[in-house]
Amino acid sequence: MCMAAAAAAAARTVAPFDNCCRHHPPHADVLSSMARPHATAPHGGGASRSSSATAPSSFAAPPAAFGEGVITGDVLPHQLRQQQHLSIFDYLSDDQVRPPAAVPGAFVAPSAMAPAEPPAVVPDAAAVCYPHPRSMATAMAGEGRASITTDRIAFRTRSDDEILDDGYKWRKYGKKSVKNSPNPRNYYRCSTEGCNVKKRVERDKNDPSYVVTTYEGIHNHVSPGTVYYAAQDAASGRFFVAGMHHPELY
DNA sequence: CGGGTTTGACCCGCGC
DNA sequence: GCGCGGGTCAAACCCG
Repeated sequence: MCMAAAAAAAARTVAPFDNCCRHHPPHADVLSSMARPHATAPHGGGASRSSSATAPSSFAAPPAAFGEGVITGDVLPHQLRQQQHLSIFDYLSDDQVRPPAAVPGAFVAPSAMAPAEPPAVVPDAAAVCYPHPRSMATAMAGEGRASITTDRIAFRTRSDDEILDDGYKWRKYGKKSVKNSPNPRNYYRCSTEGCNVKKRVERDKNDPSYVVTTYEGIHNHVSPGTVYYAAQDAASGRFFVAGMHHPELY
C-alpha cells in the first residue's frame, strides 16, 4: 500500500479508537488479516455495537477500530484511554509489527478504496488463519499460488463477554456447535439494511478466556454509534471535521 | 408490535 | 454415493 493510502487508512482508523474509549478493550490479538485486493463492492465501517442487549459489551475495538493493524500486545483499558488520540501506527510501533493489508471491518469510502497489498503474515505464534473456504479452494487450485485473500479477518480478545461492542449493530442468526470444540459458535449479521458483513464469535477452544471473532466482509456504512464532530482551528478559526466520537463521551 | 434471539431443519461442500 | 461438518434459514418465541 502506498503511503498516501496508508495515511488515509490511518486517518480513518483513528476515529474508532476515539469512539471506543469509553469501553474497556481487552487484550486483543489479530489472528489473521486477509483482504481481497479488489473488493466487489465499496464497503466501509468503523466500529460496531452488538445487538445482543443481553450482553453489554466491554470491548469496542475489533479490526474495524484497529484499522490496519496487527495487534499482538496487551492494550489495557487505561492505556487505550491515554492513547486515544494516537493513530493506529502508534500502537503498531509499540508492537514492532507492520500493518497488514486493508482490514475488512473498517469503513472505507468508495473513493478511498485502494488496491491492497498481499496480506501480511502475522508473526505471532498464536496467529491462526481463517481463510474463506472458497478462497482457500481457489488458492489451492490456482497453480500452486499460496496467496489467499478474502475480506475476512479473525482476531481474539481476552474477555469475559463474547459480544464485542465494535460500534455496529449485529443480529444473531445462528448458533452451531463446532467439532473438536466444547464451545458453540455464534453467527451474527450486520443489522444495517444492505450491509452483508457477518461475524462469527466463539471461545478459543484452547483458552476459554479468549474470544475468537471472525469478521467477513466490509461495512458499507458508518458505525451507528459514530458521529463526526467538528473542531475549530485555532489559527484560522475555520471548522473542520476532526474525527469521530460518541456523543456520550462529552 | 417490531426487532432480536433461539433452535431445529436444511443446504452444500468436501473427504472417503 | 454417502456421511460429516459448517453455514444459513426460518418459524417460534421473547422482550421492551
